[in-house]
Amino acid sequence: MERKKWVRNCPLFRGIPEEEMEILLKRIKACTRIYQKDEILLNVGDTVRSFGIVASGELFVMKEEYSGSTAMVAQILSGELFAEAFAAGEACATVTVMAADKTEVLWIDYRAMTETCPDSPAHKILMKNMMQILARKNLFLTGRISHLSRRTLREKVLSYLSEQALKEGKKSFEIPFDRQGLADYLAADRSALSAVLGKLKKEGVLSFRKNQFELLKEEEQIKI
Amino acid sequence: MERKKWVRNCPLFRGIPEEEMEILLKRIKACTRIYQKDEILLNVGDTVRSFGIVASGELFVMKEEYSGSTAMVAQILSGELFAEAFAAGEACATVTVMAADKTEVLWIDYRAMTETCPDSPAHKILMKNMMQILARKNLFLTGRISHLSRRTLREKVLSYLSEQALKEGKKSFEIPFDRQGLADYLAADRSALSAVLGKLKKEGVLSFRKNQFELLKEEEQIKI
DNA sequence: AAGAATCGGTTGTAATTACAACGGAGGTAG
DNA sequence: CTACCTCCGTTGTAATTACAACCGATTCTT
Repeated sequence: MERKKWVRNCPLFRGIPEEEMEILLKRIKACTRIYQKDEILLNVGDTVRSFGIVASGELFVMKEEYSGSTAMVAQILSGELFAEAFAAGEACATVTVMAADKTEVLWIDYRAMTETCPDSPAHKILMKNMMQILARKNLFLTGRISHLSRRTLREKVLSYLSEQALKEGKKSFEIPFDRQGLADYLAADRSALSAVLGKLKKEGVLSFRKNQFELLKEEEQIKI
Repeated sequence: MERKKWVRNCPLFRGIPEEEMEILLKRIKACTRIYQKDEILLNVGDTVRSFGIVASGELFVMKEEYSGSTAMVAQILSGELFAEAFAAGEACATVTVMAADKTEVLWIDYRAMTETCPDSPAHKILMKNMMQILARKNLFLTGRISHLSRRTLREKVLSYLSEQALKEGKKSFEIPFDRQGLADYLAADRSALSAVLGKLKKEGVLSFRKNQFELLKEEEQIKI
């Protein structure tokens, strides 16, 4: 029962009693496989009939640009899902998934999960969890788009920071990015971001030290 | 049985036999309501326990910027869902939904749909359809982000057009936007977009007339 | 402690874009 | 036909940003 450790903090299985897990996993044709570092789990164009959950290790999700180069667009940590949107959307993969380390993956057959699985309370919870995961990813993506849609970097930054302040409920809050991470999230150059942050600080709109930010002028948020 | 008309092309009910609809709708506590033009269906901050489907008419989804102004971020047409991500994600509304015309809406109680509803083949199809809708929206949002993440407008445009060409499988294809719509989608100024398109045409990278585009130089897509 | 690496701010320059304003093409209504 | 409207390309200017390069501070390693 190595499983308990990571299953417990896997959002897909939240609320499902431990004793029902074994039979549930069998019914949805779950199977584990271990991948070595740099091994490819999924290729662009692949038909996706299963989605995966990282049990241990780490995955990279990479997108091949039409320039030929590949960019890392996400990393999947323990307990997180991947390829679930392709499986549920009945779409081919548009990304490549690669093992960042030696990684154990639990694969779940999507059709088995949605169609052939007999009814049970555990299964109902599973389906609801799956929808919640898809929905929350939706909300996250929509939020990011609302920032990316701003015309200037200054507006992107303020849009993001205002949302964070709102989410925290305080004017002082911590962000989960370093500068490069925030620049990537906002699709901007790191040094340009630094310049904008410095300007906002000099104007007295906000203050920050490392990842700790504070919005100072309420009116400035309004006057964009 | 006015219902048939729009239920038939509603993705949420696709594959469910007509004769099972009535009992299914009762089980998920579906109820219709008619809204007059400009009436508010959902406000920012509302707790969302139901999601809706437009039976007839049209809705506007609006986001209040922290500037105080409101921007239209989507319109919901007949057969389409709204607020499903908030309901499934168990989140409060971050947008306002307003009737653009006199609009009939079918509300579905999310908890009834996922928990209290007894099992049936129709219900299984419903759940799968719901997941497919959420997943496809996910893919759509991810695609848009991949365009918005480009640093220059030229790259955004080529990223978008390349994806469209790939999707169509041809180098000549039609896009579903007018210029202003494409500019909004790419979060850019319309005249700037026109300028970039003109430059690309002059360089021989692509040709276009109205919404009909053609990518000409394969290498140019690569050399970005 | 020395060296290496990472992170973040600064500078300068060239390129890009936002923005406002204008005008022409094409469609529509009167 | 004329007036009007929408859509789209063009122009000019000011502002913004990407990009490269550099440097100081901090952290980590050995």
